[in-house]
Amino acid sequence: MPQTNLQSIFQNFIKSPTKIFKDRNALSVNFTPSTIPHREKQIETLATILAPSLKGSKPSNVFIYGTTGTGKTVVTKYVTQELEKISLQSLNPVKILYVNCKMKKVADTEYRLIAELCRLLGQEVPFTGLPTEQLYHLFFKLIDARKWVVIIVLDEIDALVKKIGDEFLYNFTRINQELKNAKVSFIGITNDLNLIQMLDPRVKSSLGEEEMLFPPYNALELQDILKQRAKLAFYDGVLEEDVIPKCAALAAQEHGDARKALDLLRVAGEIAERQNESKVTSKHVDMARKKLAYERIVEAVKTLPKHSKAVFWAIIKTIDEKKESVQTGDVYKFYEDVCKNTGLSPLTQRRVSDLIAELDMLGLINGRVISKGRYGRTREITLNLASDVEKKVRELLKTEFESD
DNA sequence: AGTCCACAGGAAGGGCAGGCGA
DNA sequence: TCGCCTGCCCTTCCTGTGGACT
Repeated sequence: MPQTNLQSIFQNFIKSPTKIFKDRNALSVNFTPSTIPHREKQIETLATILAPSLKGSKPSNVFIYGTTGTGKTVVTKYVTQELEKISLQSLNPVKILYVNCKMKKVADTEYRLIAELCRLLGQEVPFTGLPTEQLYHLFFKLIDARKWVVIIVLDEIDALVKKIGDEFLYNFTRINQELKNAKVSFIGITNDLNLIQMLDPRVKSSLGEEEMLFPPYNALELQDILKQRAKLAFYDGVLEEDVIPKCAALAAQEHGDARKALDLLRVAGEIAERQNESKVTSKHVDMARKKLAYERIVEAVKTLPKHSKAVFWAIIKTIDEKKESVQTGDVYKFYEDVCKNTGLSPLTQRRVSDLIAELDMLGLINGRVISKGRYGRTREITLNLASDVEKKVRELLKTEFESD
């Protein structure tokens, strides 16, 4: 009986004496804590670099490096927010413009980036239609409308540079020559340590006036971070002793990623809550780890464009047939069949080759370019899915491509 | 030593949708 | 309405290439 089921679910929830979360928000990515453990040095350095803005002069541009989850964003947000606050009391206003360049449809092209910056300055701009040059003029005008220091934070700038090249950065470097009143500085944040080698030397020297490196956290440091957040997020005594060390250890294995550690802790808590248990145990952490991996992949597959799904399905079926690794040509043949059966008009092999490379980037498959001598050079493709995930993915794709 | 396979992957450009001002 | 601009997806054409085979 579904009705009684529902009732019992709700009643159990109300009756349940267990309370796990005090403030779930404290474990979220967007939460900016009041103190940031093990980043005191970086905070101080960044603050020292940016401080001249409070006297109305232009601070040096900064490049911040570090792998994901090493606190780059959180430190930058923290320091710039404080700076902006303090500047309200001084005679020299400071404006912070924060943009995440990886955000799809917001700042993943030059046009969209400038448009987003204009929007942050309070001017709505059409999504498309204007010439980019005109947009630059508008942007310059908005910035120059006041006598102030504007600090533009470009987070995940590597994503944008890889996509559209570094020419826009060159345009940015010359911005101060166009301005009469305002002064502009840049903070570039990147996950890619090699980014600077990819840049035009002119851009390199002017944007990289200061460089900061954020090293990965070790397990002990991650524990401190988790403890601090757990205090805010959970009720006292809810976490079993080994939960935080376990989350920290797992995340430390993955390049000291604090974001991952926080995710693990949050999901472990949610699982315990759902199971109506009064304590979060290491068992829940294990479940959380599986759940996160599972969700990431299944979500990635679900949101794949139609043709990418067809290619992925073709890869799976071709591997089934061959019982080994397969190459691009085999997959393409099968892909054409899939298209024929579903009424899709097939893309060219060139395009499919790119789609396969994208699936590789998403971690759904392993693609390795190998040479088979006489028999050509190709990409050797194998699947890269845990068994439970693979089962679910097969189900999803089967209903889509083998409806009969 | 030279050939040649089966692609990888770069470059350029076409076509489209969304949006602008005139 | 038109001409123009944009990003995006895709095709066409092309050059490059590691190593088994001759």
